[in-house]
Amino acid sequence: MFLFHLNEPLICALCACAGRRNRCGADAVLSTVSTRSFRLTDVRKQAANNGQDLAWLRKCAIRCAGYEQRESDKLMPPKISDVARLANVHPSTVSRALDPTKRSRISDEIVARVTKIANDIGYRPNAVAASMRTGSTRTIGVVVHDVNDPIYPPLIKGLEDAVLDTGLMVMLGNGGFSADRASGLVDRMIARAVDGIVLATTVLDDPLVEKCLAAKIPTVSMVRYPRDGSVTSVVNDCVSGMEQMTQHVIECGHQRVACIAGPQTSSAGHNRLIGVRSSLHRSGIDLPPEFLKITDQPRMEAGYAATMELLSLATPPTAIICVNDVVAMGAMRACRELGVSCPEDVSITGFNNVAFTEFVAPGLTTVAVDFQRIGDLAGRALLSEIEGKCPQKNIQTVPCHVVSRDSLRVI
Amino acid sequence: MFLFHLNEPLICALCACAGRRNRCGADAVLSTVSTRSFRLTDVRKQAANNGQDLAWLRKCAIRCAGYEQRESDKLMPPKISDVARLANVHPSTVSRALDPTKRSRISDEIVARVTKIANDIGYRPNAVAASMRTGSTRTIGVVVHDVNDPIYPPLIKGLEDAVLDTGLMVMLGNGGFSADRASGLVDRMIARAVDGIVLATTVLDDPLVEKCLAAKIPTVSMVRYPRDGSVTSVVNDCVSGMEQMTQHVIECGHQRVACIAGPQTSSAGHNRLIGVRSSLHRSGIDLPPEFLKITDQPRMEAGYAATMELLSLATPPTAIICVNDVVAMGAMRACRELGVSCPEDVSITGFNNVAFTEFVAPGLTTVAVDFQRIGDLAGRALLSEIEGKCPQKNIQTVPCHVVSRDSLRVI
DNA sequence: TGTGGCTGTGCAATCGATTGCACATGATGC
DNA sequence: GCATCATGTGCAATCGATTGCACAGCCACA
Repeated sequence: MFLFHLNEPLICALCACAGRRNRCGADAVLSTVSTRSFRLTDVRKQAANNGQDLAWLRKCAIRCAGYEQRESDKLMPPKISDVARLANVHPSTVSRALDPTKRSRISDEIVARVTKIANDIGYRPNAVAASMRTGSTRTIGVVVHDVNDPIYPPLIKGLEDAVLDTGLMVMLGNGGFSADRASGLVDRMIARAVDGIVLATTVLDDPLVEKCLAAKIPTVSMVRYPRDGSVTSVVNDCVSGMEQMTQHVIECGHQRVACIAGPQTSSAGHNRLIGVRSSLHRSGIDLPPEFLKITDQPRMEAGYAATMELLSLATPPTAIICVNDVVAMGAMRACRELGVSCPEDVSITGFNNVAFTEFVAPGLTTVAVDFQRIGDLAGRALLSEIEGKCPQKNIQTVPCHVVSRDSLRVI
Repeated sequence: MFLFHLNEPLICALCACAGRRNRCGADAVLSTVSTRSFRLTDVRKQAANNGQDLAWLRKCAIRCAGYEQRESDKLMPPKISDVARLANVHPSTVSRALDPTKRSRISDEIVARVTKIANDIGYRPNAVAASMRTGSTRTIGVVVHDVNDPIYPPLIKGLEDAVLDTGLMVMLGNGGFSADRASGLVDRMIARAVDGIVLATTVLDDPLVEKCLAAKIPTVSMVRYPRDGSVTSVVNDCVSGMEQMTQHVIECGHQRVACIAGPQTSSAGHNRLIGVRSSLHRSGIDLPPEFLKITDQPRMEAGYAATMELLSLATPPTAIICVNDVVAMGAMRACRELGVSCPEDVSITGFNNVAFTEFVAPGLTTVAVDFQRIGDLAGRALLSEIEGKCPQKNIQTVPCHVVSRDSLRVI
């Protein structure tokens, strides 16, 4: 009777929920079903009027909503108090017995008993609850532009390997060259209380760095650093790498040297251009404006577009120094489309020596950077920040060197 | 006086800690300093005997241990009760006002006031605490072999893009071809109460799948599936892809066709070999044992080693069908070292069409797989599992097709 | 035989947000 | 003017592990 009166499906939903553990009651139902609103009190009252109780209501709900209590509802994972009860000790004793660093305070007999029972019933400490109390999630956040950029996988792997033994997990976010998206990712990481953050998207003046710092989260930057050095950074030596490369190009006899540079807002893009400029300048070679292409997002398309322009100049360059390998690939594609031969007609160089550059045709002359090692060092740096022994914010530089292949020829 | 008696540095550490918030007390000190053990009670007692209190002890500690209270200790991030106090409402009201799905139950005026104050003081809900209550961390775990394998980045990116709008974050783990490491990663993910897990390392009989299922965590497999179909899987059509490729090789006139296959414990490795076999069989071409190399870890070194063996046969194959592109790269390297020309002397094909295969020399003929899409579909599948509307465990197949380049030639 | 230190364990508070439920007040219908 | 119903807010329990502190019992040394 009153079932119809009170909107049948609603009651069903409510009762079904009531049968579950710690889930939606009136509030939740109200927010999902907006047609009608009521209180559990009211339902109870009416049920009582009819001489029925909630159990009856629930049975009815199961029937009419086709709801069956799910297995996951009845079988919750064992918790520390379960172990404690079975081992006939206090939960705190279980906690200590299972923590290797505190085990010594507990008698061997109890440690053995607790360990056995924990294993037997498959007890796994709930890390969320532990984080709640300890304030540490044993998780770090890593922000990159896009894992598809081949420099990131070795960085990520190096990082994970460095922190794995300490029990840390890696939360990954792809900022996708969008400051907003990256910022949102960092917000979520902070909300999730990560123990530290590694930024691989840092620009010279980076609001994200400030955000992490403001949240008092240990932060490390890799591959790029902020202008103010406010966080420890692990980078490769871009100036030196590009100087070596440019020097090499010059030694190969090139005089008309173009450069497809990266965004000048990032230390890497900035320093690489500095390297090119300083080497050219030292050799008295000019870098005319039409030979300098600055890209915002140093990706393949950018390399392609810039090269199309460079090669259509009245006197095109004989060598194009690209800010990275991916841009160089784009440059090669442009050459191919224009029927310009590399390296016969134009030499192209890259930077980073990402995977498979040795297999491209012609083999790409580039600058080898040990990203795995940078990731590893960044991981270690973050670990010491997390442990509170932050010696000093600094910039660690990993050297890099030219790898000669075929895309650069002697003229 | 008693300071010396009780071991000075110990007291210092203790007192310093006592000045901090919710951190190490006697227990913690005891576990780190094993030389001597004592109780705070005792210290208090002695301090009282000396007519001193803890505050004095602490001052002394700061002096002698050089400990200064850290900023992070005094300035904790604002919490919901801070907002509530400032807005002069109950924390529960703040919680509801800030939750868009429940905002409707709160008066506009309070929503506005609470929102403003929350913004002003930079309140960010503590996701860990929320997880504690709701049981959901809004985080999913992803397990791959190694991000450096170029098939994984697009999978990961596709996945992240698919779930990003729902507020989920991605926790990444590199199993590194080690069952133990992968298992440990999954354990940690489960302990951290991820809302779901995506496995990209699935083998036909996979204990990891069972582990996830046993933990009652929504699980999806991508690129590979378990034999029993116990989890929804999103894969590319390996049988068909390899059939197409093999057919193509045959149509190019090859009769002596070798195959470097992947591990037969994975559905991908297994099905690709099936594809090769079925196509060869249909054309009446034999696959003699010496032409079939099965690798455990289908990586570059494996492709290299297998090819060295194949090419040193008395009558070597004219075409080598590789289980994937990376193996094919290894095969090409072997050719180069042996002075065997590809494709003049031997044709090589890959699978996956990973980034940059078009740039290698010779351009790799391979099978294009849309990994980004697979990642996307896996993400969507996981979302519906998480939302509880799991229609049916199934295998979603994404088609793939041959991409002809230069590494396969007509003979 | 006390005094003091050490060992092993229990008690209970705590982390911070969420939410089931109650309830006061205002609105509406008969 | 009396039932109902709707609205908006507060109260307090809860999630599960950790840990500061207390304390009982034991041992050793004086």
